[in-house]
Amino acid sequence: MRYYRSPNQNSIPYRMETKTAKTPRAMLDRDAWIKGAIAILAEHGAERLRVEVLAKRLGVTKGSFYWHFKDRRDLLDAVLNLWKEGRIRDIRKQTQAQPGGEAAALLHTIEVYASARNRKGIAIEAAVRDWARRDPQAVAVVEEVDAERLACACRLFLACGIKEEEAQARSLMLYAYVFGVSLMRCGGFTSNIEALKAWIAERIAR
Amino acid sequence: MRYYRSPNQNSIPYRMETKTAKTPRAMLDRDAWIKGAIAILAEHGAERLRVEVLAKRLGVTKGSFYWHFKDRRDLLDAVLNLWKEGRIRDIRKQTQAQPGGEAAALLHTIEVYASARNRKGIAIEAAVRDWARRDPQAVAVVEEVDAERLACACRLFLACGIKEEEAQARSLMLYAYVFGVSLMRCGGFTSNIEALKAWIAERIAR
DNA sequence: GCGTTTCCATACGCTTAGGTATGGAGTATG
DNA sequence: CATACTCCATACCTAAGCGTATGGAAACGC
Repeated sequence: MRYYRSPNQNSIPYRMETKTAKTPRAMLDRDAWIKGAIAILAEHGAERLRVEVLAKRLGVTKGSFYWHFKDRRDLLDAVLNLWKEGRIRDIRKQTQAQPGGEAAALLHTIEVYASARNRKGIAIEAAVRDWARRDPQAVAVVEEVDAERLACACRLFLACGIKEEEAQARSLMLYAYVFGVSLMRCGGFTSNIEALKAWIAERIAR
Repeated sequence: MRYYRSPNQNSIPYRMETKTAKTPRAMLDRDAWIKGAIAILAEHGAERLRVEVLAKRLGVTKGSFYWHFKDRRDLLDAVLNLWKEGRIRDIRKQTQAQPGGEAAALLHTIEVYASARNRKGIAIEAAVRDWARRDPQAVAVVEEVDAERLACACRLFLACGIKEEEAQARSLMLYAYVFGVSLMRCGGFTSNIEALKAWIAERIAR
């Protein structure tokens, strides 16, 4: 009989409190495993997120893994939940706008999600969406995140004085565009790709 | 020393010409393997496209596979090439427009690519794009296909009297939207999703 | 007819990976 | 100091999957 942390009780470091950080042992907690898993998810996708590979990356063996997690599925669910909560928290922060600044907030949202800067975030996003094509749990999480994002964008459009149905349509167009552009390989299409994206952002937001 | 068909010499059925089709043997050629591979690609993605699974699906063993293909990579490249040629042929056909019918052709293109009808095509598209996140060969193929599609759409916009830069921007917006919407899970967002998509298509095309 | 070619089956070795069992070193607690 | 608990290593089993070697049956060429 083995033990593993339930998803509820989160990591409570109980050691290394009175002593100096000699760290003779790895002292990995659940969150460390999940963060490492998300890194692999971004680089190689959910399909190649393997516990032995992850363990090697963290400098331990899978004997440790199965102390913290019931099985691989337990890790995957934890990854999905952490991602979901992070994305919902993020979109709510991004779409907080002063009265009158809603249009600017919309442009900023497009900028953040479509920018080439946010490479890792986009990679995770793409990996999760691909994951959702086969995994019901991932589908549920993506649906929740999409619903929240659409609602947030819709609120901004409504605050701009756009009426309900057009606000919904524009919100859908916004996210579809943003996710789509992150998948496209338009290198060589034109030299001033950034100017094109700015034009598109204007057309979507206003 | 074994032999396998080079990618150049394509399947030339040399048997079953004078006799009736008793087909005591499977008689698989390269194309049959590739088509089966694309079916698996659509269902499970490139990562889970395995030769033994494919062989079982085709009712043979992998002994057959390694007669037709050098290795798994040989199959993957063949899949990419077949997909590329099909997509380029398709987009050229879709964007052939009578003079004056260019706007209609654009709407039709959006309809075809964003419609929920074309489920398998969209699944393959998504799988290849996800594949391209890790495989250089897939990147090259996706870039070629995207370039051709962008060029085709751009031609239509130019024929509508839109000037160069805006035509490029609209083409990019068109495909980014179309691919993005296929990834989104907007069930439950609104009841009249089709009306929203029609509104968006209008705003992109005109 | 008979050897050759074509296409596939079978068997094998190798590697990766999930999951379990068990032990063991380090730490807290009485 | 003795015990229990925490965290991880090691060893093991099983299955999937790639690639190879080899044989065998059917069709072809002559």
